[in-house]
Amino acid sequence: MCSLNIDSKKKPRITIKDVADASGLSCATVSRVLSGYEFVKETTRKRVLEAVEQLGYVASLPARSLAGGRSRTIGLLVPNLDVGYVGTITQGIDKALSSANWDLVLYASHHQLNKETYYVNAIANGITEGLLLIAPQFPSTYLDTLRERDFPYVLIDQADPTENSSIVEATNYQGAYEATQYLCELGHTRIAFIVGSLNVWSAVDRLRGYKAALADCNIPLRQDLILEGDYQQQGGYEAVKQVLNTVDPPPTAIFASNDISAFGAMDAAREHGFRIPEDISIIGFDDIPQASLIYPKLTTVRQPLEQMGQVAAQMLVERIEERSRPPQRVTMATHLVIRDSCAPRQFQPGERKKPFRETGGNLSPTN
Amino acid sequence: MCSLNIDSKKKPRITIKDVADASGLSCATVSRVLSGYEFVKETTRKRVLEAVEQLGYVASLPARSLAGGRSRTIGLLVPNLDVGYVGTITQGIDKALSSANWDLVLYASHHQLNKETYYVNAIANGITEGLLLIAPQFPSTYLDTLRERDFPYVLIDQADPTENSSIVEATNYQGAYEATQYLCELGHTRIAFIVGSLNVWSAVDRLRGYKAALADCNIPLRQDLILEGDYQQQGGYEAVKQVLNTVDPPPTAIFASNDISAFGAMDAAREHGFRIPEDISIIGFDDIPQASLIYPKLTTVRQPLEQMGQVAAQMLVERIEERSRPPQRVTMATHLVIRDSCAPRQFQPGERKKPFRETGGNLSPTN
DNA sequence: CAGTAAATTGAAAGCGCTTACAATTTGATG
DNA sequence: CATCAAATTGTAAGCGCTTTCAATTTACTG
Repeated sequence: MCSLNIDSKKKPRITIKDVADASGLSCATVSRVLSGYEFVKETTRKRVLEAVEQLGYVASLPARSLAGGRSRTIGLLVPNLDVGYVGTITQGIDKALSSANWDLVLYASHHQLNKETYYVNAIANGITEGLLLIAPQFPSTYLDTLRERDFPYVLIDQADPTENSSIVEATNYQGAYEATQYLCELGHTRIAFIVGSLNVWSAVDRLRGYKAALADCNIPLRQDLILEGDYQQQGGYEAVKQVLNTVDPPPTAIFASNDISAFGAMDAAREHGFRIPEDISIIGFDDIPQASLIYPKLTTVRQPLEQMGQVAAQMLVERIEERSRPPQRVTMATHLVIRDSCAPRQFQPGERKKPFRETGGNLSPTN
Repeated sequence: MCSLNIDSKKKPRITIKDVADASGLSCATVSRVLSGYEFVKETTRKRVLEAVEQLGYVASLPARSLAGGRSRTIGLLVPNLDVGYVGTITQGIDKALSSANWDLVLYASHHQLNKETYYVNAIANGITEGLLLIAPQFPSTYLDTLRERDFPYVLIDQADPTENSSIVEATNYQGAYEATQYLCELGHTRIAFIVGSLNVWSAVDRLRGYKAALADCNIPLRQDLILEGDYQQQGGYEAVKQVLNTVDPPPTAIFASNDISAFGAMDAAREHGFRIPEDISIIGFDDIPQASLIYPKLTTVRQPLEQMGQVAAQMLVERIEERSRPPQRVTMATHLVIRDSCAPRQFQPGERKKPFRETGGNLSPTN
């Protein structure tokens, strides 16, 4: 408590009182200026803004939030940190919020239930005014509480059986149907499917689309070609590694529940000596930016991720501004994007599987 | 204001007063129980905890923060949402904070100066007690302010010329030196280097290490083999695409400033018809989890990302608990991890690409 | 000029919590 | 029992801001 802390000369906090003193007005008026209240004289407003700038005043968000003011901050709960799916949605969210002068703060659950539940509570009791949830895995544990609290939220890429939530989603079933149908049209009959995390509704819908397309193409459903996945690259890699090592003859095409799993599938196929797309065709889902960067460019079902983020953010902000808004459900169209990772099934008897140990795996004489 | 909002029956907030009433104690005592103050009777403590559980009380973080209490929340500013580098560091941070009962909240600057500066301010004026910054690009614009405010922070993978910051970093120079040296030992003399974002200190250090190793291996430095990059996959892809299209003979090895750029380099090389590692060797930096998933597995300089996150988080928490702590600098060792993406340089006359258009005059018979 | 309505601003309460200091209780000792 | 020290708890102020309601100012009309 003596003058031992010579270096920690903490600059006293500039408060709204300092601004009021410097501008010769009351705290109430300063507050009104800063919140954009309409009945303030222009000369008064200028005096306040000058004082704010001179003093470098920054409002205390906890104080403002506690006093009933606006933090203009939205919480976003994400399952992981992923520059493709989550990152693209987040950029859409960020864009919509920025243009409306809102801040975005992220919480990462790392796919853990206790984290997901805990953070939803922390968000609802912090300074944020609403919550966006990207593909939450355990929403039933807290959606009722959020509604009781009348805390605004929007689900992205997840369903709510109670029909009481605002949701932004894509046509997962239709997208998966079209992708599978495309592989059928290419002549593939052994089409493996990497499942996503089945507690996310999109994974369930995609599996159903896959099954429906097989049925409509008169291809029998094979349980050993439905590969357990978790939307992650390593999960996709291991699933495909296993099916290529155990199923004989192996699948000639793979439809993965998302692009990240498809990347893992590509790695496993290459490691197994398969060329893409000559020996095995691969389709992903999402069309994250990386899908068109890799070689060969991935055929995938485009989900308008950025727009989904934008729409969700707009829905949430509208919900915050107008609490009587009923829950909405917006379903955005997917679209099969055909690139380079698919080819017609090869019907030669020597199906080039083993003796072609091409470590790079990409050079064909036609290059 | 009438009873039009039949559906918005918002449940009144449970406050600390409700808990105090239910347990027959004062608010101060309830607060003391919840903050773990030692001089509380065990019977009193139990009464409070029972009331908390029965009522489902959750503290208001803004109120607690404003009153001088602990939010036990750390802000993390990240340049983007990246499951490899940022995600791995974040997992280390999360692990260290979780075990110490702290929360983590992320802000993504998306590499924009105004976002980075703005969010640092928002964090410092919100409910967080400290700030971690992963590879911030523009720290000079706000570090002085943070110090004036005595707001605790730690830099990860970035330098501060004033030497007044706590920093966690890796031996970037040494790591880059070793990677480049390894390529020299494999016989490569045309080694391209993809630069990182040069406003991040690690990028500068890695470039210096590359240059030093070339000099020590008596390989002349070539400006046209130093490729402009930005630590991003697309940047790496485009840089390599260009160098393969313009430099003749092309480089036989590429050292990228990070794994993500290396992935982009691999894609461009494949697109150009090159096999990895037969035609072109590639080294990354970071050893993010994906580096050992892809095919072929990437040789890379391991940066102990998770441990860096852990150490940074611990340093920050210690700094918050003990404000007199002087700034610390922790430098963690990198380590060259040799996997499958490198091979000795091929010396055959038909080097598999072109008809060997020797125009540049780099290959001397003494090579 | 007086009266009125609208515009503008200030005073004060309070948001939910923490903590300093005072008051009370408890336990030990002679 | 009285005294004392430590343990335990309560009271009240206050953190920084917002907002309601009252007070003041301004502008217009007859």
